Amino acid sequence: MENRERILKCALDLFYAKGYDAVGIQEICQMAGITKPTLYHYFGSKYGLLETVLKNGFDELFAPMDQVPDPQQGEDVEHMLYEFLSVLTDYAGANYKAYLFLMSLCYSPRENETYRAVQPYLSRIHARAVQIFEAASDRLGNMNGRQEQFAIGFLGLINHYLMMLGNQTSPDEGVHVPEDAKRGLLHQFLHGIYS
Amino acid sequence: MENRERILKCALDLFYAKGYDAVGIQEICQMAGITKPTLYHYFGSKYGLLETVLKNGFDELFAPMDQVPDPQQGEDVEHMLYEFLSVLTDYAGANYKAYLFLMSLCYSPRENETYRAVQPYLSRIHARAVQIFEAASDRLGNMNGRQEQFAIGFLGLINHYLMMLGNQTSPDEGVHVPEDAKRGLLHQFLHGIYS
DNA sequence: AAGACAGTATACCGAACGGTATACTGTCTG
DNA sequence: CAGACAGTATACCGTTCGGTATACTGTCTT
Repeated sequence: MENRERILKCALDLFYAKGYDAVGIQEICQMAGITKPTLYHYFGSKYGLLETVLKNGFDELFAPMDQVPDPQQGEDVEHMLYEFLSVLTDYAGANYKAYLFLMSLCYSPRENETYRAVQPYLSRIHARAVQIFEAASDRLGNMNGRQEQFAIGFLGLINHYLMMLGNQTSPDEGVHVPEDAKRGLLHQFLHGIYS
Repeated sequence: MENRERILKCALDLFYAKGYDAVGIQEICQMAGITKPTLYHYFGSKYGLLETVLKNGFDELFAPMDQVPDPQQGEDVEHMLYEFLSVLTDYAGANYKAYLFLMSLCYSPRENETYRAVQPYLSRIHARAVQIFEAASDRLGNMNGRQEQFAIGFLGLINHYLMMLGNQTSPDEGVHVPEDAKRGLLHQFLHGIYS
């Protein structure tokens, strides 16, 4: 593996394991087996490295996410939500560390520079969820702002589940979310806890 | 306000706003208008300060939380869940920064020392939620491990909602969660999104 | 062969980090 | 009044931080 890619991989591993602020440039260089000028040659700054790590981890999520068709033309709402959930979980399974690193920053302090870097990705996922619920308002009743709460509940359930998976298995190899788990999550979200 | 209390307040404000790792001791001292030896006199280390901030913020939560009676003796499950939700939201409203600081660390890296400090509080809240669902298993059907997922979904919904509140209002004054908002959250959790 | 240029290392920068040795206050107790 | 002791400040410690000036490689183009 070339230096640039190795730096990115080590940076993600360390950011995921210890958090952005707690990781020093030196530490990343040591793990990657290179020296600081090499890192700065490629990424310019620690913040630039963070941006590239995120870009590297997430750009491929948005294409399939935006392809999930809006449930506007009388299509099945539940099917659309399943598609959306499936895109997220499949992607998170394949890029587990990047996804959990992003999610861990969901509630993190707004004034932290980490949040600034992560905010575009978070809001894009969130906005897509809101959009889907909005488009389904004819079948779910007038939303009146509830689409926000639905989006939050939906993403919250998914992200909580994904985090739980990490407690059981090592995140180094990819994580797989089986189909019946996806259906179970969707069912809980749609119909609550009374079976 | 005495120095000790002022240090604790400033530390919480800064940890909440920027994150533990991103805040320097110097910065806390400056905001509190004291010098480092004073801080170290009271708290011994930066980590000790963090522990005290958390202890200061959370010890009063557990007493009312544990008083919520288990829904074992045929009592109303929904009522018990409402009590639990109410204890959490009332407390979080009164200690908003501390609660959001804790929640922001829910998904944070396990190897980070911040997580070590926060973990006891997190798992105690989580365990209480699991306990409640377990005790209600005669009315919700055999749990078979679903109590874990219910607890996560329940706390996730509450915490997401609380975080949203912070985006709208300044967290400096306390936050109030009105009763109908509590009932709305519980309803969504119990019955899903089909009104 | 000559130059350009991306990539890499040695060695270094000032600043900030967490933490402390020492000494000076005040107040309270004997 | 004498001593103890919590509380506070000045000044400092070694280490690490993010970042860089400089020079040396290799490879590729002309």
